[in-house]
Amino acid sequence: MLPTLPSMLQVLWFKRDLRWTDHAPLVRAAQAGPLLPMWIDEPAAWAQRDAATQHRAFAHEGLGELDAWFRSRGGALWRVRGEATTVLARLHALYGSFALWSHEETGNGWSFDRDRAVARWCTGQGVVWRELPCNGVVRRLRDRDRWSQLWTQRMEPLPLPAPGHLTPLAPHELPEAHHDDAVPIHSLDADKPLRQRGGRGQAVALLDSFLAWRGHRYRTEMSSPLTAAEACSRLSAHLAWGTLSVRECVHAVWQRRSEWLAMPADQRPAGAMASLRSFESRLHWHCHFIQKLESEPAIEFRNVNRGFDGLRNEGALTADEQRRLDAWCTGRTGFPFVDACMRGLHATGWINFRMRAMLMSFASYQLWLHWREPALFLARQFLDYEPGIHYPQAQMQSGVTGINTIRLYNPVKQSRDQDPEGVFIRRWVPELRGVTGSAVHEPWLLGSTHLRPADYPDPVVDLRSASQQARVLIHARKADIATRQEARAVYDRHGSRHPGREHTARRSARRAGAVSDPAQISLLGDEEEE
DNA sequence: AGTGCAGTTGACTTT
DNA sequence: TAAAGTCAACTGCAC
Repeated sequence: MLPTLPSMLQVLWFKRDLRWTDHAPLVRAAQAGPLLPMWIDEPAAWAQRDAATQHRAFAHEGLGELDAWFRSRGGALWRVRGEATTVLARLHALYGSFALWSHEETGNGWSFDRDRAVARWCTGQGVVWRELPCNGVVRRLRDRDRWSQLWTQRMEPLPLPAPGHLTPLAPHELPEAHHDDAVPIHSLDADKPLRQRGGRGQAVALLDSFLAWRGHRYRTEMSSPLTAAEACSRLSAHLAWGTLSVRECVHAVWQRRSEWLAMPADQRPAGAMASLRSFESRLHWHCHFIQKLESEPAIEFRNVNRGFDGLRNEGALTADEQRRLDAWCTGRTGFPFVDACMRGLHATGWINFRMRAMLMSFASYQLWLHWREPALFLARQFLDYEPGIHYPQAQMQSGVTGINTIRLYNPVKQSRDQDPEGVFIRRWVPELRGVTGSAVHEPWLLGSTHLRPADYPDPVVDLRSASQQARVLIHARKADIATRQEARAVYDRHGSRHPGREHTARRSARRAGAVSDPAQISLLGDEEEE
């Protein structure tokens, strides 16, 4: 380890943490010496299958405000296009050795590899790279039992204020950025005009309005897409890009709670306290899920529970699977509520949690598709795509974790429950605007009468038989795994005690998802209520 | 007034 | 963050 000299250049690498408050690397780097704040626009990152134009556009709005903040302090954010180690090598050639600062990032497989390449480069050049925690996620976590405690410990300290003093390089002292602009960004998709805007200002305004009034009925209004768009915090994309930190949210919630507790109970808006509690628990889960991917990056690519391997086709899609996937992706499954949710998502980049679960469940069960392709499609549609939440959720909603109960949604029941009048359906599925009454939930019931819109597709699958078939198959596999697990447990109790062999048996049992200890079930389980 | 009965509700189990 | 089935208790009502 090299000592950090007071005069050494401090390179601050902004990743998905586009803010200047509660930013430990910024504070530490600013204390240590002259600062070069940097954003690397990496073409390879945007070429990944989970990346979308809307993500980059949202990030750039945040970067604009970040740049303005540095400019108000005499500096500027250095934005450069290129490959990370190439960019760092250029800085090294220009400035000599430097210190590198960033937050820890729980990203996708690509960013994980990129970070390892950067770490290797740093080691080779004698550059010290300090990565600091950015939320409740614990790197190299050994003992999951204590995680909840660690989360609280991370959240308790007050959010860090922006550094009072910093000496950023002046804009004219920054390296030319245009050299690497030769590397183009290829994108096939379009930005979404109706998506949320990025930037710290937006994030703070959303947090304020959510706690001031929008979120009072969060608890009861989060389930329906009609009410959720306003009653939910809408902070997820900002948390994903770090224009707001989880800790800032948690402290704002605690602050709000203490204000309400100081008030007579009958003066508090109905449901507001329950909503606040519910929201706080979600901030907890936010990190809880990201922790899963941090601890097991392979969750992005394969079943957490290998016992479910081969249940659905993992190879090239058959023609019929492709037809079902296309219908789902384009919002033309013939199930009005599914299609309305998908089309609304296309347009806005957001849909409430329950409807996300329904969309994923529909693809996985009724359409019997492996989760990987649908998950990648949704990753591009969700403005708030966060790998650490996305893949564990996709797997849970597909029933391949083995530790969660199967949640097989009935899209017609959801439609009747969450959109009884068909308002949301008619908003996003114009073909059905002329359909009156409850037929809007099941237009196929209109038969071939003139009341049935000709331009709306027939259902891609028969709901009853597809659901039934999925239910049988998933439970058969669960039972099969349980049987093999039981056999494994018997073997562990009564089988050979030959040293080494038992160890192997336990390891493979764990790989198959064997969970025989009830304490472990509650530890790993995610029966997240409320 | 008590009885029989169809329909409803809620707790619980199964898939 | 499920849905469907089972069963017993309950309800309203006719007689």
